[in-house]
Amino acid sequence: MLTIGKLGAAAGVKVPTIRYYEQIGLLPNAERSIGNQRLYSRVTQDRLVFIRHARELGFPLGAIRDLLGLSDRPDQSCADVDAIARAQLQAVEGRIARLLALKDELERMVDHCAGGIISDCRVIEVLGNHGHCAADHGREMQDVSE
Amino acid sequence: MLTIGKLGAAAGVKVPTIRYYEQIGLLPNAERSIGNQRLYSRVTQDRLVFIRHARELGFPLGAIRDLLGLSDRPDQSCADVDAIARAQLQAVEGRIARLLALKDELERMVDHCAGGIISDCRVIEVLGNHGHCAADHGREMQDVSE
DNA sequence: TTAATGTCTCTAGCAACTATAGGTTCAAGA
DNA sequence: TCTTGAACCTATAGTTGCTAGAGACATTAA
Repeated sequence: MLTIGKLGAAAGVKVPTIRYYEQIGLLPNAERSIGNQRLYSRVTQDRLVFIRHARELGFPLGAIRDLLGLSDRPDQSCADVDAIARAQLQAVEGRIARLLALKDELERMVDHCAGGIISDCRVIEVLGNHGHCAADHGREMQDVSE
Repeated sequence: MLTIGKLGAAAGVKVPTIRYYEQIGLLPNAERSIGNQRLYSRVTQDRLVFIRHARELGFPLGAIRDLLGLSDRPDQSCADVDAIARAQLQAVEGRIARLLALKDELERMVDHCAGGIISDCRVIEVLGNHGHCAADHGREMQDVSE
């Protein structure tokens, strides 16, 4: 059995994060030592590595919760698993597309800066006037998170 | 003078967001009508459009605050403005690179799913075992936000 | 005049943690 | 055995950039 610190080191997850995962039910309530410290088995370590890895791939915790639930039913079809992964792939592709548009706009802004004074600054001007933009990145304030 | 609703419609920003910007000092405290409703001038409208536009380009509010401060000193060098814009460009480029790596990993996962049952599921297996991954996306839990 | 819409303040909630405070337990060295 | 220092405990609040809700007041159109 591992203490929370050892588990964190082994799984590559910070200690407060482990407690947070327990709090929101992503990890089961840990067993406790006589002195009330959390103790973890190898099973929980595997689960935590799974979570970390999914987080690294950008899956939100809700999706990870679903994936963990599905992985506990090994005899079922993996269609649901597949759907979650595909949704995540789509989300990532969408964010990439949007960020590429932002990058273009930012590059154009920065490239046009002549290094003068602010009243002539292209960056400030572009920010104040959407008409200068090539793409209409800004119809909605869309989320590009993650 | 515009009411908050008209200003929001004109600038493309939701009403609670405007009040939020005032609360955190990004917009000045608005003038009030006799009935205590906020009233806005064209100057504030321009400022709000500037903010919205910068947000669309992914600038964090702190950077926008700095940009607004700089734009109020039109005789100074635009080096600081340039630096903020370049930092934002770099941040966006970093996020794109990272998301492209995630996309590759997700594609590989999804492509290997044979559509069977969960115990054979490639997606679940990859998530549980980092050794399957091509890139080491996961040394640190780096932020990919925005 | 009345009804509908718009506005006001205040508080709480979202994701996914991170940080802090103040206290307890454990492991190792003297 | 004692002591020191690290690791652990709980609970709360903070982060970013908003969004949603409650309950009350203001304005406008019919």
